[in-house]
Amino acid sequence: MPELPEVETIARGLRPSILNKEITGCEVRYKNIIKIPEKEEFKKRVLNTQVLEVKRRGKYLIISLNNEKDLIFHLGMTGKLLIKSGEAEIDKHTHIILNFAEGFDLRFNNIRKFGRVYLINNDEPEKAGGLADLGPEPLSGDFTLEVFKKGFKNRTTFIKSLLLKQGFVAGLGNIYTDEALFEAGISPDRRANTLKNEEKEKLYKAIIKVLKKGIKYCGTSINDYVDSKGVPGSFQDKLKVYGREGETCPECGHKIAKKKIGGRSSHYCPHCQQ
DNA sequence: GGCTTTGTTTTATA
DNA sequence: GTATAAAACAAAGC
Repeated sequence: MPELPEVETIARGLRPSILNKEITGCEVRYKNIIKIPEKEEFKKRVLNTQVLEVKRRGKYLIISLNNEKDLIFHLGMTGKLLIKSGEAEIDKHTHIILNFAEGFDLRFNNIRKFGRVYLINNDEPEKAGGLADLGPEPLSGDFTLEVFKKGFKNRTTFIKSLLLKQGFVAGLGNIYTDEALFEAGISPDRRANTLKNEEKEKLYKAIIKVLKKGIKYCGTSINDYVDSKGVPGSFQDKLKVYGREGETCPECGHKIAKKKIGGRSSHYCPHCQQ
């Protein structure tokens, strides 16, 4: 489940392989994964371009081309971006293949077809799904405690649901929200408007800490996630609550609970998190 | 073959 | 208009 740390790991892995390299071929094997433009237009516009930049914004991976266009991937639940030899066997869930002049491919693989691909002019990000509506980037200078606190204005929803909103903070998914709430000692079913100032500050710090740690361990591989070289991350071994229902809390020894909050499964320690 | 999984979008409601 | 919550949706694996 690629959230911010996973997408960041992929971006870092891709750069040495594709920066300044030329795309010399493009095969679209499943056209519905491309939201904009149509398949033939897509192929025409990526062909014979050069990769200028590889960026990440929230959970979006952005490959800037030298024709003022951005090739944007949202990986959904199971999306992968893999660097493979042009001769490597093609997995049946590979939907887009970009061939590079040096003989390697960048392949977009997506078992459950929940991913999305956009090719847009770089001055119209509003055409790429929710990209233009993302909130502050949590590991950048834009994400200050003041900005974070302002996001609580008029919010009465579950804190868990608020954290998952990409317009509140960009890049958090189910894994890192559960971990951040545990780190902050805040129960996921608290209403956002009931958090005290010091709790908001704890949560603010916890978000940054958990995301940085996720990146340090190259992301969380539970079912599908691997980086651009096919290597899994190791943060799954560091998770304190996510996916650990029934196990004992690493802090207090009580049992970790799991319940649906705002329609999403949430893992937490009912003793440590209030 | 029903259930679960996730992020995002859509729809309905207050 | 705004916020919330629920539902829909993508599809595959078990």
